[in-house]
Amino acid sequence: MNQLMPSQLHDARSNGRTLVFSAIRRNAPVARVDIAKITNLSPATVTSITAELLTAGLIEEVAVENSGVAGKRGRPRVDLKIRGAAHIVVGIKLSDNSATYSFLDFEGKKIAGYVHPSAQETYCLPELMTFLTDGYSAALTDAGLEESSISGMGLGLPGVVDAEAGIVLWSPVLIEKNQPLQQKLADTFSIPVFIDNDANLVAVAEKHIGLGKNAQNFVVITVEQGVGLGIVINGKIYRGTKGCGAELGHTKVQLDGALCRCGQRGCLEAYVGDYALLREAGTAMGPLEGANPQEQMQALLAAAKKGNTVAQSIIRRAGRMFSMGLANVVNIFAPELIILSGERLQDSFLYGDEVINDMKKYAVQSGDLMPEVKIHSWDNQMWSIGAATFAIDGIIDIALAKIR
Amino acid sequence: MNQLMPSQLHDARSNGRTLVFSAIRRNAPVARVDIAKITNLSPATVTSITAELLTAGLIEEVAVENSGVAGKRGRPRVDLKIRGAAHIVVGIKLSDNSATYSFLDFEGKKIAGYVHPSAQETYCLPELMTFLTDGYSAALTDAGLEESSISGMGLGLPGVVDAEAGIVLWSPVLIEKNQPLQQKLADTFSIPVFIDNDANLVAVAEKHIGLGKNAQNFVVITVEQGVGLGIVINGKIYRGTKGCGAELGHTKVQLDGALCRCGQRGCLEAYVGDYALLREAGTAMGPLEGANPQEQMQALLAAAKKGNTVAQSIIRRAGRMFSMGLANVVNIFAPELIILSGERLQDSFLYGDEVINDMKKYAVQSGDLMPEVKIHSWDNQMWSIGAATFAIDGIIDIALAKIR
DNA sequence: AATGTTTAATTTGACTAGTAAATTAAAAAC
DNA sequence: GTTTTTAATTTACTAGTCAAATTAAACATT
Repeated sequence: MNQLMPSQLHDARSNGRTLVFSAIRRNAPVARVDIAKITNLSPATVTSITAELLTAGLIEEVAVENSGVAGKRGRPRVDLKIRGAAHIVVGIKLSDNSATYSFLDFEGKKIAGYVHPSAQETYCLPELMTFLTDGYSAALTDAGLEESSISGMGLGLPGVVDAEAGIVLWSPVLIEKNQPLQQKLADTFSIPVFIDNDANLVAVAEKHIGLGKNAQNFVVITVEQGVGLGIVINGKIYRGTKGCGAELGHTKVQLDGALCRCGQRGCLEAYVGDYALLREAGTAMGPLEGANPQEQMQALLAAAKKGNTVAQSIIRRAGRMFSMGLANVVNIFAPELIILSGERLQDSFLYGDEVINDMKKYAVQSGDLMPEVKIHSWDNQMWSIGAATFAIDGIIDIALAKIR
Repeated sequence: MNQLMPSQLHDARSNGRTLVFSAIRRNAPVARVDIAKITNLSPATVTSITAELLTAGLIEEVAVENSGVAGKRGRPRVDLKIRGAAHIVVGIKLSDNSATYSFLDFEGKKIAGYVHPSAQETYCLPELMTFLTDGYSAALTDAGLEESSISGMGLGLPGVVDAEAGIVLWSPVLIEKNQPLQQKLADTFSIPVFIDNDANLVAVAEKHIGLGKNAQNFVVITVEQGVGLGIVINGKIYRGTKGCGAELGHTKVQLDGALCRCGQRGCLEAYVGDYALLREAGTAMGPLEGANPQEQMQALLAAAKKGNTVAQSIIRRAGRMFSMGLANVVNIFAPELIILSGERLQDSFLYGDEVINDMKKYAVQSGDLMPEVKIHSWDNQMWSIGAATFAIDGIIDIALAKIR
C-alpha cells in the first residue's frame, strides 16, 4: 500500500517563481534541466519562469564551461545565476560599542564593509536614529556608493525583536521599549527596511550563503557577549510567538544556580559568559592580568594551558555547562545540523572536541540521529552580513511580487 | 511604506480543498460565507469546492437555527459540517501493560473504546502483531463494528518513531529496533495505517479536537510514565530530523545529577518521574504504604498534605525541576500556548499553581509574551483518541486527493 | 399582498499557473 | 553528412481561482 503522509503532501508548494529563484540562489550556477529536477516543476514551466526573471534582470545566463569535453553530447546546458548587479543592499549590526555596516550585491557577495564606532552603549530613539544615519553616510562614502544605489536595508540588534511587525520590544542598546524602528528607518531612508534579532540574522546568513545551505532544520548558536540561538525549521527562520526569537542564553542549567546579569539564577550565560568565568577566576585566582575583560580572558585561558588546575577547572565546568545547554536543544529539536558560529573560535574553549563530545553524550538521540556539528568561523562582519542577507530576502520577495 | 515580510507572503497557500475542509473541521458548523472569510478564498471558489465535498460525501449541510429571528434579514446561511458517517477510524495506544482502542467517526466523535490488557511488557515483533490483531478483533466485537467499516488506523507508542517512514526506531515496548510497523499493520489489515510517537499524537488531538484548535504554535506536555513533548509549529506537528520527536523527559536539568532510567544523569525524568520521587522517599522516609508505585505515590502525596516536611520537600523539588524544564521550553520556543495534558491531573503535584508560577519566573519572556498555560484533563483514552485523530488526518488527505 | 432590502449562494466568463507532448536547438559520434 | 543525444522551447490543454453579475431566500415596509 503506497501511502501518503498526512502532512508532506500539500505543502512545499510555494510559488513557482519563488521556487525557481531560490533554487538558482542555492545551486548557482545551475542549468534549467536541473532546476526542473530540484523544484519538481516541468521544464516548460522553468523555461517560462526563467524567461521572466531574465527580462526582469534578476538572473543572468553564464557561459557553461564543459563545451568540448568528450562524452558530453547533446545540446549544451546554459547555466543561470543570480544577477549580482541587480540590487545592492546594506546590512547593519548594532552592538553596544559600534555599528557594523556591510554592503552585499544581489548574489550575496560582499562589496564593502565599514565599522562606525560609538562612545555610548545605550541610546534613546532619536540618538539611535542620528547614530545610524551618520554611520550610514560614512559607510556609503567609505564604500564609494551612492545612497540611491541601495535597494534595501537590514538591521540586526540584540534583544527581543518582533520582526514581522518591525518593532523592537526590548533591546539592551535601546532605552525605550516597543519602538517601531523598522518604520522609522524606512521613512528616513525611503527604502524597504527589515529588522530582526541579531542571532536570527546569523541563521539567515548560514541558510543562504553559509553552512546551512542544504539543510532544512538546523540551529545556529552564537557566542558573543551573550549566547544566541537561531532556529531554522522547514527552511524558514522560526521566530516563535509575536516574532520574538529563542533565548538560549537564559535557559536554566542549574536550579538556584549562579547569578546572571538578567537577575535570575542558573542561566546558561551565567556559566559560559566571559564575565561569569572572570568572576570565578577572581574568587579563586586573585586578580588576572589585563586591562579589559578580553585580555583577562586571554590570561585565564593561558593559565589553563600552562597547567593551572584552578583555571582548568573553571573552564572545564563552563564547557560542560555549554554541552548541557546544547544537548537540551538537541533533545527538544532534533535538528539535522548544529552550526556553532562565531568570530573568536580559535581561542574559544567552548568549541573544543571535549565540549562537542559531552554534548553528544548528554543528548539522548542515538548514533545516526545525532545532528552533525559544524563550526563556522566568520570574520567580525558576520552579523552585518546576516542583516544584509535578510534584506536580500526581503528585496527578493518584493521583486518577485512585482513580476506579473 | 507598506512592506511585506520575507516569508509570510507565499506560504499558507496550501490546497484549496484542504483549506476549505480544515476550515469546516475547525469551525463547524459554519456557513460558506464564513469559510470564504476564514480561508481568504472567494465565495465562488468556496461554493465549487464545497459542492465537490458534498458529492464526495465528506461534508453535509445542517439546518441553520436562527430562522425566524428578528433582525436577521437576507437569505439564510446554510451551515456545513464534517459528515461523521463518512468514515470510522480506530486509534490504538500501546503501553507497557495494555493496548487501548478508540473508534472515532469522521467528525472526531468517539463511538466506542476498549482496553485490551496484556501480561507482558515488551514484545518481539510477531508477538506484538498477534497482540494487536487479537485486541483489534476484541475491540471491534465489543464496539459492535464490522472490520470492513473501518477506514484507517492510527497507532501511538512510546519511544522514537519515524512517522514519515512508518518505522519504529526504538521503543521500550518493542524488543527489536528499526521495525517497519506501519507497513506490517497496513498489510495485515489492508487499510491505511499511521504510526507516531504517543506524545505527538496527543498534540494532534489537542490541535484538532482539543485546546489547541485555534493556536498555530504550541507545545503539549504529557506526564505519564515519562515526560512527553509534542510540538506544533505553524499548525503542524514538528517532528525534527527523520521524523523523531522531541524528548523533554531527557533534557538535562542538573549537571551530574540524579541517575535516570536511561542511564544518564540529571534528566528531568529522574526528578519528576514517579520512580524518582519514590526513590527519594525510600531514602528518607522508609518504606511507604502501598502495593504498587501508584499507591505508594498516593501515600507520599497524602503525607505531604498532612504536613510531613520530608515528603513536602521531595515534592517541592520535583515541582521546581519541572518548572525549570518547562521554562526552558518556553525560552527556546516561545510558544503561544502550553497545554499540560494528562489523566492524573487532580492528584498531580506537577500542575499546581506554584509550579506554573515558578515556570513563569524562570522564563525570560516578559509579561504579555508569556505563553498561556492550559491544563487539560482527558480521560484515560486520551492517547488512543490522539492516535485516531492522526488517522483521520491521514484519511482526509487520501480522500481529498481522490477528488479530481 | 406587493414591493423593496438585505444577505447568501451560485453562475458566468476570464485569467493564471502549470503540464504533457511535440518540436526545435546545439552539440558530439559515427 | 547523417545520426544520436541532451537541453530548451513551443503548443495546446487542464485545473484552480476570482470578479462581477445573477439568482435565492429570507425579513421590512407600505
